Amino acid sequence: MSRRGMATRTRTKTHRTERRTDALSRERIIAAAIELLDSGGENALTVRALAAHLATGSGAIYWHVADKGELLAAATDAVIARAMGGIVSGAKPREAIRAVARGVFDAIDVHPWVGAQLFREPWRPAMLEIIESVGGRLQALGVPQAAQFDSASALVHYILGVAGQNAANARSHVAGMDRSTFLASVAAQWEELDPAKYPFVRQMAPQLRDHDDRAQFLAGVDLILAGIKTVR
Amino acid sequence: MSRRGMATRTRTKTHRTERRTDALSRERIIAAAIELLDSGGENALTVRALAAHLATGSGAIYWHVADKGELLAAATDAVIARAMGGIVSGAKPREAIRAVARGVFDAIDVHPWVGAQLFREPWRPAMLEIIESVGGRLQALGVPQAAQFDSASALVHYILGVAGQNAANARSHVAGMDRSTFLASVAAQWEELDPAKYPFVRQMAPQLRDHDDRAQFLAGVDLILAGIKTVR
DNA sequence: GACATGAATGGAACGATGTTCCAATAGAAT
DNA sequence: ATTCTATTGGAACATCGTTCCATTCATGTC
Repeated sequence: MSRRGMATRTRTKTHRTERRTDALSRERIIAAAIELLDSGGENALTVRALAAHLATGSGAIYWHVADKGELLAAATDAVIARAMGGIVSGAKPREAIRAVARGVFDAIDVHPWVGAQLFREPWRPAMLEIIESVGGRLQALGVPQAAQFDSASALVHYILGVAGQNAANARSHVAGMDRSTFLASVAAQWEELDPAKYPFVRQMAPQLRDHDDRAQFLAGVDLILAGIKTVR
Repeated sequence: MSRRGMATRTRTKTHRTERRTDALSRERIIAAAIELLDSGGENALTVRALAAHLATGSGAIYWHVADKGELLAAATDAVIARAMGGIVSGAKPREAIRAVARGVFDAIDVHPWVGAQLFREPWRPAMLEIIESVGGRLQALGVPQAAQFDSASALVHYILGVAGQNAANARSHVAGMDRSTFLASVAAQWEELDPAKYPFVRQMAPQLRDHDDRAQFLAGVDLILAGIKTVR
């Protein structure tokens, strides 16, 4: 736990949020962490780099934040909350669910490290936000009580799986390649597989080469929604 | 790359596979790594612990293996290949797909670190095995060409998502709690959420507390298969 | 059997990381 | 002005993955 977390939060009447303009704060630290993660990928976030970016020392950071894990979790929660907040909820439930899925996908597209973190620590505010956004609309869709839990679970786990895939792809991109050359190289590997052992994968190679991640992701959501409709 | 990988593999005529009974080998190293991972979780696999377990030094290990990443990937491939090999392929396609999914689930249940690794590095032999096993059966199911890629993608990403969830849960278990007390604590948190903001999650809390992971996983597979059937 | 050669070994050493510790400072309260 | 506490910055520690290298082992050659 951060030392600040243990200290009393109560202040005397003259409570001012900022002591000076350049004061360190949990919020500034999280914002700086997001900057580092966005620009340099997952292992660009080191305590030393963070301290340098904020012109301070590691000790000061650990006063506001318990450890690196909490920092990553907080950064992820912030990104997901922002993404979920932007969803317009007026539409029909089916469209709303697609909008939520699209929102998560796009957020992870911009911040790939979020995908890895969602995966590493589910059972966190960020995931709660997603479950609620999806599940609430399932109820509105008229999915019977008994099927709601499994249906929401299927959708959320699917979203989680795609999240992981995207994060992994982004790691490959950091290593130099851009998306299309990377996919082309994987497709090339697929095409050189033994036709006797991997007939299906070989057939999929050309489609892998020039498919649209986002469209395929949404196609999967539609597939699951179609499945859910059958038990309705 | 491991130094051994660079050295010539060719031997003179009298090629003996083993120089002495206690000789180190890539296979023995991978087996030892699996042991460490199974008994102590993901961060029990350190090069030092591995060296101690094998009664050797780190340098000897790096002669056979390029780096820790390759070691983890190889260990994962070994576990998944074993799991996929055990699938009886005689049954009807639908049952076969369920069997494959069940196989992956059970393998990750026994070796939770596999879930994390599958997630960290898709596009690897282990994932190929899964894609082929699932996709091949989709063709046998009669899914039209145009829908095969998206259908396989949906199933595999769903499996991947559950894999991640299981790995995350296992990490919590290493931290002391067993499954039921862990789920109970999460459910308790869910029940204390603001009913105005999280009505759905709150309602799901009791079902979370005593649901069966494996059954829910298979329910999700059935849901997706039902969705796939609608486009057939 | 002695020698030469290259494969294989084991452990010391390096650089980077997360975290802790603590002397020094800044701000608020009296 | 003084005291007290919150906060800071950076040195120090433990641990990790990896590299380096002197040494040992097994084998083919004479």
